[in-house]
Amino acid sequence: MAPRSEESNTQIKDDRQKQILSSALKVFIHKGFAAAKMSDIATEAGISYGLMYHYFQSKDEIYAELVRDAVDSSRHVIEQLKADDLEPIDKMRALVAQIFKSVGQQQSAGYYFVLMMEAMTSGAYPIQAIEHPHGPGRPFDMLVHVIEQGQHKGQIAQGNPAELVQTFFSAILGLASLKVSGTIETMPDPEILMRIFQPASQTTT
Amino acid sequence: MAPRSEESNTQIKDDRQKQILSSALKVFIHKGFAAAKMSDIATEAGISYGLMYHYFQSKDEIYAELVRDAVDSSRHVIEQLKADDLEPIDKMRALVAQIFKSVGQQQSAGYYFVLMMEAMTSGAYPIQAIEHPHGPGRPFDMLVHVIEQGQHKGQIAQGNPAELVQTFFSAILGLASLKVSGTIETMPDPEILMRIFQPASQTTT
DNA sequence: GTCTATAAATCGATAGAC
DNA sequence: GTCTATCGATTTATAGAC
Repeated sequence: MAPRSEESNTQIKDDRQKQILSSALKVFIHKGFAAAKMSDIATEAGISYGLMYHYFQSKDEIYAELVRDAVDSSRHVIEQLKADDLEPIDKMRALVAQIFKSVGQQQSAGYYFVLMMEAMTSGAYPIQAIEHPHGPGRPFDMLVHVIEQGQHKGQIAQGNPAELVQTFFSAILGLASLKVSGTIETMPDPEILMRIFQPASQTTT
Repeated sequence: MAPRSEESNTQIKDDRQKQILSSALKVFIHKGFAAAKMSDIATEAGISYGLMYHYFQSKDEIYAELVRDAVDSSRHVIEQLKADDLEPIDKMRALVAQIFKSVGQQQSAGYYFVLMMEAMTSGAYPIQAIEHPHGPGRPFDMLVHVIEQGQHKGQIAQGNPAELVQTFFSAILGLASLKVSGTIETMPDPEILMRIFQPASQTTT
């Protein structure tokens, strides 16, 4: 039998895993963890039911893997942002633009965002293995720092920075959910969201 | 046997139904429809498993009933608001205050809000029987009208009113979810959210 | 009306052929 | 590596005693 040297078995295996993860992400986002059936994921991926278990041990494992990827992705985006040479307020603006774009175009980064927030807020999910949303390297806290810098420079409204980030994230999460579910067709003008950072008076007196 | 005339059977039945619905609301909000077990609801209500089916035919029926109540409640709140003698921007302010309060105090009105939005955005729920989020008497569209009035009076920023309502609702939904899940302990300053409506310049030139 | 016990259905996970 | 068929556990829903 001729061995297919062009595409090794490990390569096939890697591709399948990514394919399954990608399909699972969509299904989890649309139905939630509990309602998502393994058969749904298999159908979405275009493979048989049993093959799922050749690549993953359980539904929980797939979910955990996705949440881990989502947290990593979010952290990466924000670290990139912190390194960029931009004013704090423009970093937030860039973040909104990036998220809105990926959500609007139905890219995985957009799904990741929804998944991560859902994993945080739902009590029904198995996230034992996942690091929790507090500590030094967490996306949430990293943004608080950017907000504080913006406040210090007078670009961002005063007040509890954590509350600002909460409101900011909440709005994005809600909008992303509406978009993913098809309730809205397009994401709104990002500047609407940016107004939550707006200081009381535009002119610096 | 002495009949208990003071509390008729229909009264008992009505109380039990409300008790079950109230418990189901909490469980659905915390776990989602699919993950919520009938046994969870029964335990929360302090009754036996089997008794659930004496008052409701199925889990779907309970959920549908709750979503119907939630939509009615929301519509009622907004209708009340429209009737109030307030400036449009203050109507929105009053709405935020009311929702934040009920969510913060874990009242059913707060849960209703989360449930209604979740029912809209999740593809995994049985809402065939439920009227959908478009049409004349829908909470969403009723708010668009208030926004338009505020824009006409210069109290609210220009732009697509529907987008404003979407962003507004999204933020509230996200915040309510965070609160209900225990991720945040208190709701943020409502004025952060109100800045979404803020026109570009405060002074009317 | 309320409960316990049981049936029926669903779904995650496994076994084994190709 | 991939599939189909089956097991086993969980959960919805029903039956029947009190």
